[in-house]
Amino acid sequence: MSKQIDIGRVLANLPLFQQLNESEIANLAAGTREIGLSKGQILFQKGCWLDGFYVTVYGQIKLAFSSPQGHEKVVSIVGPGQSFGEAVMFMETSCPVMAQALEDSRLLYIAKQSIFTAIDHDSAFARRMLAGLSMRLHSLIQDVENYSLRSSTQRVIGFLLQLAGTATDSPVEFELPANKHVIASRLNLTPETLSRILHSLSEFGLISVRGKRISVLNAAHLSQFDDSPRPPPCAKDA
Amino acid sequence: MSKQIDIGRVLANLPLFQQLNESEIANLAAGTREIGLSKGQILFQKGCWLDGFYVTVYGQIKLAFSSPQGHEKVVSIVGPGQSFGEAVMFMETSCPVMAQALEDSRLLYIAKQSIFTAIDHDSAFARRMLAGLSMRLHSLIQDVENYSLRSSTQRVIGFLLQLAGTATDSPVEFELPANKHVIASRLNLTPETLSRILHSLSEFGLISVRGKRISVLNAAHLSQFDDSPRPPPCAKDA
DNA sequence: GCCGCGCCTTGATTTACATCAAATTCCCGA
DNA sequence: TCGGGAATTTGATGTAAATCAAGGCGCGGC
Repeated sequence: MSKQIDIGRVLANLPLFQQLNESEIANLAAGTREIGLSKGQILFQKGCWLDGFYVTVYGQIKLAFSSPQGHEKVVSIVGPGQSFGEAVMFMETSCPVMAQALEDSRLLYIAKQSIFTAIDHDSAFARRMLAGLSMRLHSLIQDVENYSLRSSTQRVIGFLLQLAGTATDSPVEFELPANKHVIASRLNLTPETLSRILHSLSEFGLISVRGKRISVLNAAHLSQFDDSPRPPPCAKDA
Repeated sequence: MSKQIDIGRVLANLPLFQQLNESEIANLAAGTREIGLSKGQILFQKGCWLDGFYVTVYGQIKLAFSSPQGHEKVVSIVGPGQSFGEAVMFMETSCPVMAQALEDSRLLYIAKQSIFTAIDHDSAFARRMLAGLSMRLHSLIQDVENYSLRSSTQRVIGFLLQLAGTATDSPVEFELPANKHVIASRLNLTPETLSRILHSLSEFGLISVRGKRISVLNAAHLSQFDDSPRPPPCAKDA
């Protein structure tokens, strides 16, 4: 009735599984369930045990943790084609974050067992899995770097440039992937601060903002933009 | 002359390689070099390309990045038996951090090629490698959680409790694994702040500090310690 | 249309932590 | 043992960003 998904086809198109042969894909598909989530629905809570991992087919999932004081911090916003939960699956631990749908979404849940079989069967697959985790690790390190030695303005700029893609000259327009409140949390700042920063960047003529639509008017200048206290050009060394 | 290391023996004792058989270990050993570093020496810079990964035999290595403004942030302090650089090896990227010896150290450098061979040979090894990376990922997530939703005091407490181990009742004494300046950076705070926090915790009778030697006097209370602004116990709800 | 309700913005104020500037102590080598 | 430089502590001050507190504005429902 409702659009059925050809699990095998979807799997085969994921970067991770591209090079598996038909029977391997079939095996994987056998251990895979489809999951539909409506906006706001929680997929799992922090502390849950996972026996597999998830791939987003469409929609958007946020991964976040929350402090005892009830504050929430978004770790990651995962979109179509991206996966999450592998790391938890490979360790025998409970999940350090919770997962919630930001919009109506459809996921695949791939059982640990079939992944292990695939690893046993194909060491190239194991390597791809390793590379995948490594990339995840790398981007977390980036996050740590951003949080610890860049100002909020710099973090916002980095985020915008990432969304704008590699194009560097002409104005690029795009849409924020979520509510400003979620974006703000992802960048480790409050909605108020995000708002002020976007405002200030557009006053500088570097971007323009209309709701969720943002244009990067001058990527080069934007990436150069320096919000650090201006050490007055001192003429004494000469 | 100087104490020679039996590379094979050291490798065989690493958790990662425990279950490999003799010939596999021999293979690995063939692709392994020994590296000596004296205190302060830099192993590699941010941006270097690695063709393998490192295991610390003894000594201590710090992994850090530095901002354009010259500030440095320590990501990790790695001690004997621990490894680093795997993630970079599995991706084809340059290293996001620099590595420097905190004290005279001895490392093993294991070539990518022999690891790949081991993976091809033994899928259980691949799984262990995956689990290892997953744990690394997990602890980075912890870091992100700590940085983003815990106060500096809470971060210090967490760190102390980690060092103190699982023992929860009796006073535990231990030594800080590095200069306070390095510890501070690891915890994302300045040496001054760290000093003040340690001072304040010992005023509360929770720990005692003498140089690098720290006693956790009351782990239970310490883990409970709350530095948030005290909402005065309000008697209105009754 | 026009109401109602989140989302976002804007402004005033607070605060946790950094920064700057001296002591003081530690540690190590001569 | 003594000196000297680095590590650490301590105090005074500054500040980026959070928090608190109203508004405005967009949008879907009626």
